[in-house]
Amino acid sequence: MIDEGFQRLIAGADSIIPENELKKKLKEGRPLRVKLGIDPTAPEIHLGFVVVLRKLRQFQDLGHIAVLIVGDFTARIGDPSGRSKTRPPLTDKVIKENIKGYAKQIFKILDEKKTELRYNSEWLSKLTPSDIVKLASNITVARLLERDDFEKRYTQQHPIGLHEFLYPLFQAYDSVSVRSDIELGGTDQRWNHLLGRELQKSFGQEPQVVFLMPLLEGLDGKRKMSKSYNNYIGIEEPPREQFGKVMSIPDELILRYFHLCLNYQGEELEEVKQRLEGGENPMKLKLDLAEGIVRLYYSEEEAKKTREEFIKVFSKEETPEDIEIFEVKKGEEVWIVELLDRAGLVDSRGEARRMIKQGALEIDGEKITDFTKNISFDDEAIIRLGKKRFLKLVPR
RNA sequence: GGGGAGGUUCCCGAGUGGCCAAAGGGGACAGACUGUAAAUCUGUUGGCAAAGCCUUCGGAGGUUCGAAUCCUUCCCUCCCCA
Repeated sequence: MIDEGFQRLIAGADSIIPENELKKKLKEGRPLRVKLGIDPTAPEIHLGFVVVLRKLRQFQDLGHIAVLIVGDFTARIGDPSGRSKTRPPLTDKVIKENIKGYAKQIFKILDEKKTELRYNSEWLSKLTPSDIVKLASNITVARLLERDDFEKRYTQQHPIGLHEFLYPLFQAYDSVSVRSDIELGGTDQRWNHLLGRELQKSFGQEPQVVFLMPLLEGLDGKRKMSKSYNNYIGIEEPPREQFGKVMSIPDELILRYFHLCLNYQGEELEEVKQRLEGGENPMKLKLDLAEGIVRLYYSEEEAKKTREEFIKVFSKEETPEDIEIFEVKKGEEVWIVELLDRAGLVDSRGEARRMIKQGALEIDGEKITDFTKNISFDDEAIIRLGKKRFLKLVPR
């Protein structure tokens, strides 16, 4: 392993514990088993998770094996990491459904041939009570309570289920079961992964190297990107959505997104930085960023098209091209609130009223603020509700 | 096992008989300003063809003209003692 390659491999990592062990393992020249736990709680992969997946792919390209562990058993517990409350456990059925869509998305990034897909129920459900007791003796309550998340909950007198204490233990046992050489994950997994090392040692195995990638902040710019915070950009979302979401990230995140989502390094990244510091409108950079991201998950053409359309719709306030169509009866009088509701633009009629009152509704560019109004249509019309919601009415 | 404190709307949290669809904050949404950024200001934030009606304060009963608020019972959480 030459040094340059090593640098590339560790690029972007938040921490590698310990780095010299990683070097040593790489020198052995054998395919390493790189473990990544996936949590089947959300059926959608987002850019934050992709950061880790892409690193894993890098390992694969060097001939190593990705060991993906579906936490079907542990999902019944719910990972307490970073949580302030107990996670609702998932049912088997939901887990299975989630995994199906998951695999499809994952192999857009990973090399399926160099991937070993395992379910941790395979070994965890075989543990006997005495096995579990033995496992549990490897960790003390004091150490568990050292964890930020548990500590916080404990001092704030929030409940912690005993099963939640078991979670990190089981995850660590996964490492033992698959004999992992390296465990990859986000920085919030540090504690869990380190426990994996200890457990492997006590099972007489060579401990895994803990390889942590930074957590990508979500659209709110504060919390990590996560389905449950609803601040994510999904890799399967339509281009327009992806583009729009990228445009709405806080400016402070621009560099980070270039780095973590588009893999900009060194000079490339420096150039973006220069542009920002040189007083260029950050919006321009975000346009490039958004285009880059759409290009990555769709195509060059799609990305260009989406960019042009974005500028057209939001900068020049023109109507987007292919908007969803809703059919109405020609000439029939409809109460405007009912129309919005039937068209599915709002969650309730109350919401429709509110938005109309607040001036969020435009029909063919004309603002409508009277929510008692009835209207009828003889020709096609464009409805715009708020900034993002569009609908084309087609009278039949 | 004993003693104490709690469970309120998306979240936190006030509310101890009518003025409560429930203060305040957060979040979210909308409007102004902009660059679908931030900051700021304004408004909205259970449902309904709405000055009215219906559903909501852990669950089920009850008292009352009237209950988030009182009583009974059940479930859940936290703390202290054993």
